[in-house]
Amino acid sequence: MEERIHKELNEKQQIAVEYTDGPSLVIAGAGSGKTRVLTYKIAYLIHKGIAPHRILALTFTNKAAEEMKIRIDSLLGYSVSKQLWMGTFHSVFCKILRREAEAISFKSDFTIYDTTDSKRLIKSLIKEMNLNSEYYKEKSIHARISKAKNNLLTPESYSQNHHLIKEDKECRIEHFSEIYKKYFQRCKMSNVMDFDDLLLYTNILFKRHESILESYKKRFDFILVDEYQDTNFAQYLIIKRLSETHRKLCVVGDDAQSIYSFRGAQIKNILNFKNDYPDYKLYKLEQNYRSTKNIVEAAGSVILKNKNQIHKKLFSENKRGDKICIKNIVTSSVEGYHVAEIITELSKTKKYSYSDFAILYRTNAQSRVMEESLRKYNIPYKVFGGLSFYQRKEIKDAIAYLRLILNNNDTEALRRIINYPSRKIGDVTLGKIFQFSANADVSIWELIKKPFNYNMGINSATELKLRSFVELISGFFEKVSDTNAYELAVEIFNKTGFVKELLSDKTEDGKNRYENFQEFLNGIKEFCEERQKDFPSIEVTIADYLENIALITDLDEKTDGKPFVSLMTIHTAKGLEFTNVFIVGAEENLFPNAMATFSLTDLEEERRLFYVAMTRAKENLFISHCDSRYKYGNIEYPDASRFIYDISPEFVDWQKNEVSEEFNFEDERNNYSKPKKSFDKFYKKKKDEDTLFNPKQNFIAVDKIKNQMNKSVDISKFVPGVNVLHNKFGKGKVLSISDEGEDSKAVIFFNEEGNKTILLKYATMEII
DNA sequence: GAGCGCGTCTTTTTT
DNA sequence: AGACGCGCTC
Repeated sequence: MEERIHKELNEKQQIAVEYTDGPSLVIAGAGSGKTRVLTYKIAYLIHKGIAPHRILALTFTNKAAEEMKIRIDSLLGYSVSKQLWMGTFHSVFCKILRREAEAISFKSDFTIYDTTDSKRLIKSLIKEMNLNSEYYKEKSIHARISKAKNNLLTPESYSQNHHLIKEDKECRIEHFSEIYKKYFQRCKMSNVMDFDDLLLYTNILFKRHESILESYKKRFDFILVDEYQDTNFAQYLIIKRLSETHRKLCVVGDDAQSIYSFRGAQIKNILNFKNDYPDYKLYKLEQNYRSTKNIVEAAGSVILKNKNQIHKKLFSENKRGDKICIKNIVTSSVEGYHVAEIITELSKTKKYSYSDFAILYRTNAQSRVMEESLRKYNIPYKVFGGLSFYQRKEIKDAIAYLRLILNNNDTEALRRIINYPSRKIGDVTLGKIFQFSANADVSIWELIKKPFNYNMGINSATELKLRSFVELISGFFEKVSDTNAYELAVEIFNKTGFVKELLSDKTEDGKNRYENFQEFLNGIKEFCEERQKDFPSIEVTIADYLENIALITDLDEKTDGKPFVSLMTIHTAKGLEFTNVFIVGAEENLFPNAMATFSLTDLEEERRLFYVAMTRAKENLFISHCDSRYKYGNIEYPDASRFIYDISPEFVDWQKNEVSEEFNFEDERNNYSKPKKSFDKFYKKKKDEDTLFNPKQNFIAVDKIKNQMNKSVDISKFVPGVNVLHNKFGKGKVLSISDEGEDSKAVIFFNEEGNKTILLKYATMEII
């Protein structure tokens, strides 16, 4: 093994791999062999005599975990790799929570709410509590709950935090704390956890049960963490606790690739590593093996514009390579054709396979245009992420059956399918039951099991329907723990009328749904067969299956051998590499996203995202931006992204748009190469009230609400004569106002742009 | 209680 | 543009 390490790793990588005596931080630049170091380190640890099942390796995404598994397989063989405790934070701690469920008064067969389920529950709580839905939006409430959990604030500690309570009042969501409390109780009552609970309860478990923490501290001899810059407070604390005795910990990350702060990731975890582990060893991997010199240096010139970063110099010893091609295109639909043309061209002339290409975009919505043109050019492609397979209605419904059978208190699952297919149990009846359950603190399942025991105002015919539904579901209870998941699933979907219902829809969409369902069944079958191989003597149950899929976001690549072009968001592309990469839609307000242009912090994250996008490319990088793009039904004329002007010009080949020859690109470039005048002012507005554990970090939800409130206040203040500062057009003076309320428009004279008519409700401007 | 049609609202990224 | 929700009608 040592020989292999010396042969296959560079010097810096070797040193990082071979230090196993204490805590270490590996700052690994893009393409510098981060996964390689991690996998070899695991191999090395095992070689040094540590048992594989005593190594804990945590990743951020399923894909990363999968990738590591494959590499370790090839290094050490499956018999070794399968013993490792390796997976995403969520999956590993889910496993632990199931074992220890009792200690936090859960049952080990708890089911997991995805975001949709959570929001549904929140929505019904808002309704139940009779709160004004104008201020209480399930989306922002959910975001706020999530953030509280990620910062380890239980409803109790939240309600005692005066600052947060005050903040809620200011945002007119003074009942937030109550919603949170109820949400928390309901989840517990339903024996369900949401994504954030998996981390929160792990912390609660470790905090309240010394002996359990002790046992897990002893269980793991070495802990490795991938993408450390993406960890949130909850994750950080878990790692800290588990490693506090032996301190055998190796975290790997790159602050330049931190792109998940929106969900609570804190770069400061990586920056503060030295505080927690003063005797740590720091290793920097700065040689990029992935990309050409040109790409590495160009990306470096972009990230240099960020103020907040750990300094490092990424370099490449690969060939210089071609310049980055930046193209200006007329419309967003033409953009797709350009990409398709280049792919066709290059795969012919340079013999690239389709799998050598990736199209990366900022938002999932952009995939549609790309797909259209790829189809027209007969280019095989695959869209990653987006509406995941498991989020489709038919699949969620199917899963809901399984969930309900496993955990009959899973209220959101019940809500989904109690009347699908139709059992003549409608909203009226359900409303009564849910109301009663909330008031009397009796579980839904209990209520529908014995409706006649409770005075809910439900007539006897309906009671019968409820009870027959309960009987239908209960019929599977006894089989569920010892019947093969696939066999039982087939039985369930037949007996409940689910299959029949799907088949009765003869429309194209309906057929599609049925096919998806069949694919879902195949998935279960495959899962059973796979699992059976590992544990031949144990029956694979529905519980096993659900546990597996609850935390999986997209369907595993169906590699039927045929190469395809990959389409995905940049977030999804993190950690991947492609020979040829297209970054499409490099436009202001799209990339950087409109939501992120108000603060320096957000903007720098967008820039890091751009950096991540660029560094996915091995040989060729194409960036395009359009003069016009449809956005929510309206045509817009975006400026080119400021990020393309962050790239040092010597690395770029600017291509004119051949469709509009007269377009003077240089002029455009001069216009936008400097930040907007009003820009500085805007990011200074960045909120820095302190919240929770992290004073610098704020609640997205609150910001949003505050923004909205500022806006609505402002509208009335726009009267002729006032001076304004517009996000885009700079300084100006209001000349006149027409229409009222929502439609209120202002004619404004801008110093730079002349007269403009602006719909106030959309205007991003303030009075000065 | 279900189906249809209109209106609204969204518009970031994901475990 | 498109999904989704709400409310109206049968």
